[in-house]
Amino acid sequence: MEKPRVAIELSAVVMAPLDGETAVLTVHGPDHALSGLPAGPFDPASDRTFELALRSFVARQTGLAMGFVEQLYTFGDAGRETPQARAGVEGDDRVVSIGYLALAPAAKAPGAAGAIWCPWSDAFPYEDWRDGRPAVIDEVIAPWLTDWAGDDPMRRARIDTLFALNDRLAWRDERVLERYELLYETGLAPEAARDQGQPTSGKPLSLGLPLQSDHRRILATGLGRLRGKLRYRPVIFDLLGEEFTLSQLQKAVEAVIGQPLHKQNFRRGVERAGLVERTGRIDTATGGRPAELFRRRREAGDQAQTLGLSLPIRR
Amino acid sequence: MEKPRVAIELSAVVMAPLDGETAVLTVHGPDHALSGLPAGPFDPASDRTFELALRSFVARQTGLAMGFVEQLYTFGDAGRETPQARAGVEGDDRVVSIGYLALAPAAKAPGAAGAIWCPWSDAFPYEDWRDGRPAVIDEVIAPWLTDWAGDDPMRRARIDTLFALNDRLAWRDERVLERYELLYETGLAPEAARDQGQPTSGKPLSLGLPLQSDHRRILATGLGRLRGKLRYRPVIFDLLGEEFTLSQLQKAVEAVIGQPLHKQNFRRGVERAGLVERTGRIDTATGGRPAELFRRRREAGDQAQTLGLSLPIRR
DNA sequence: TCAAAAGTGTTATCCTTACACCCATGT
DNA sequence: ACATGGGTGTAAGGATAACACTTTTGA
Repeated sequence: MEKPRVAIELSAVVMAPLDGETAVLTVHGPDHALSGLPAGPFDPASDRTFELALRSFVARQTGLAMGFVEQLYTFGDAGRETPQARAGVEGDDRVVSIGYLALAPAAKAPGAAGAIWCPWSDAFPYEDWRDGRPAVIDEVIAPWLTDWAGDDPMRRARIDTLFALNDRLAWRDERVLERYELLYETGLAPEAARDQGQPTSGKPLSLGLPLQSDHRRILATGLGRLRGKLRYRPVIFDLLGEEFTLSQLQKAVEAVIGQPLHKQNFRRGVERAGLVERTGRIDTATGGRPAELFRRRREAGDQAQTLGLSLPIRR
Repeated sequence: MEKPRVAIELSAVVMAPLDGETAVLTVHGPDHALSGLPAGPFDPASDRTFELALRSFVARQTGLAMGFVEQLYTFGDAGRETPQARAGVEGDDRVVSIGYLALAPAAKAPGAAGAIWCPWSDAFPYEDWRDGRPAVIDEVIAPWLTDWAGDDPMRRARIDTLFALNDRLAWRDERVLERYELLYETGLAPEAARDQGQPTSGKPLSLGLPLQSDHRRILATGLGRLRGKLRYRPVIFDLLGEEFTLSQLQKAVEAVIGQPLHKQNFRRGVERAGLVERTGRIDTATGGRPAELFRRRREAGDQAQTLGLSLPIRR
């Protein structure tokens, strides 16, 4: 037998706005297999950089070109790949996944079969607080986790802070990964049983749809990173077209962080930060009073943009 | 010839306090070669996870155990390894580096030959603003970059914001990597010429000592990450012993962010955040009035600690 | 007694939050 | 006219920044 070596796989969390939601690009195999993220091998012989390789295979796999791209994390623990993810890998090579986050200003219909945009809330329903605290937290998650925590004060504190179970604790939207890992660890995520080779029956799917391999973990990493990044870099503009109304901007942010924002204060924050400028043009298709169109104001320095958005969460 | 494949190298930015500075662990080869970060191969056959492999080889290479460990970034661009870094790699395998950040509460004398603690300011002198704006910025960096920028407004804005050349622009300490990359790109970092196979003569070393391969880039990534992280997670305690005075805490933070802090407001911030508690004990070796000793206050939830520090920078 | 470092108190300012209200359009 | 969403003003509270000052030790 050959000495085991390493194969590198690139996977992408591609996000784009899709009618009021922020959607993620997923692909599923021919035989109705579980969906996964777009992923492809990295070929050390021909690929000069990870990012170029990523862009080209996402284009091939989905027919879409991406704007913003950023590396997320490299996943390499033994046992993270499910058997089906190992199909096609030679011998017993170890597969290491480098996850990337990519943003596109519109969810264009994918040019390839099997690629589908779906909102992140399909994978993480409990992360969407736009219409208030999701019922599934109090009805399913809290009882299960409370049971798991038992009398252990460490566990209790952990579940309390992550899921805001105590009402003086705020929901921290960016901690997506920690929450997912808690659900995985306690067996609430069906992947946990699956990865052990056990049957996944019985567990409710109201906690979100699992993906192939560890792709839901990668997705959680991406969503968390994006939510966090929004606070200090104006990445939201990579999820919008050239011109937009302030409401559209606000809706776009809400569709990422999963929380409702306070209209007036959000606008004030955007203006004070000097992130946008008026175009003078007007959008009449609002349903009410027509709205003024804005565009991103580039600071000449462009990349150098320092400020993010203030996020006045409405309670 | 065999098909080229991938070899994974793990490299670590290990930081610890050392008499008033935050020092980085470096190792140099036998033949007085350039220093580099501790680095070692990842063996897919025997290493279950990256983190375990990292901990074990740093222990072997330096005789030290690490506390806090976090993955930084995976570097894989073609051409990033210098010829000397490729010694020992089979064939023309592509070497991919996974960089890690590790923190230790004390810079214990390394147990292995060739390992040396040195302050990050050796590599990035212009990042140390504790005694005011470093002269090298205005004397060396600014003229060179201004020349490079010429009339291009994009370039001008970029250098202005990154190096705070305009006095209404603040120095953003966490943008270490962007600054390093700018110096590299413009040829101010000797590595740039070296990596092209050109002689590195002539360039002043007042801009910091280069390291092997792309290790200075990895170090910049680590320092930047640590500085940023300090704002929202109390990682500073991983660089301190069990008990400390508030001055020591402040000095430790200053030695990371490279900026002087305002004493009273820093203390108020620490207290309001509830990060520390009094021990009742007293440190008399202060040189002036004895200081009360504090310890970290763990919120029962521990990991769950939400708040970072407020950093009232003194100007 | 003086230098050095610890520790306390007070005020002005800005940002955030919250609340209340007016405006312009389509039906 | 009224529902719908766009847009404005203002006041309260809290965090930050900046100021000056007292206390306790060692040399």
